[in-house]
Amino acid sequence: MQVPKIENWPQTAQDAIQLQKQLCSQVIPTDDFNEVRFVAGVDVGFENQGKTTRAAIAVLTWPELKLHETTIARQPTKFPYIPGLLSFREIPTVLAALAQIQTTPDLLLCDGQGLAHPRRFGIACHLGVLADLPAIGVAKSRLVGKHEPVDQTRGNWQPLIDKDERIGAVLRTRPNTKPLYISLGHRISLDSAIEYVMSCTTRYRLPETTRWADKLASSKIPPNPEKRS
DNA sequence: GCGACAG
DNA sequence: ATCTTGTCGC
Repeated sequence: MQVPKIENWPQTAQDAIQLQKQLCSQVIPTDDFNEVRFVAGVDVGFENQGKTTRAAIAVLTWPELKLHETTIARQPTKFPYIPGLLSFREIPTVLAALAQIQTTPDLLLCDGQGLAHPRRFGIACHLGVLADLPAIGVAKSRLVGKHEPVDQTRGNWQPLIDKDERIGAVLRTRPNTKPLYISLGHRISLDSAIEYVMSCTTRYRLPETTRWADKLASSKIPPNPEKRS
């Protein structure tokens, strides 16, 4: 698919923060998409002691959740991991992976926060805005915000609150496991985000999209080894 | 000043 | 995230 070039990428934390404060106004927090046929999981892993960044995309059919296409991209790591600035470390390689994908996804499920971020611009927002695609933040742990205990029943959730603001939801996708931190990234409402995360989740804690992307991002084997890619 | 802190 | 062995539970 068509993706914008990475140019003027910030080199310092100060510049990155300034860019977040500028771009966060471009986030569309309401449903803005048509029929969903393909959902994609996005995940990033590292090789060579962190010197190489590896981004994986897994495109699945919806609602069947059958694997449709995968891709992996590798690039030198150029930004350190700083809480709140994760997207600057991972997005360049993710965009390279998206550029290789044949099937443009109708919805992205990103590993990390969306609006549930100190400046309301987590990686799901950043990627959604740059790729101009609906995106959801699916994080395995909390970055900011407080919440009440979440009932152990699958599908139950509690609002995630920060500074009297509802920034996301803490969702129980599976009983007796840690809940997921869901927040809108771009062109989707929080309610729809929760709905889609549930519809992409079967018997495991993580959505199928994320599970496939995780598997690819962790493997040192190229995608589609038995086919061509 | 002292913790907390997505991946 | 990554490193890294065995171990608890369905």
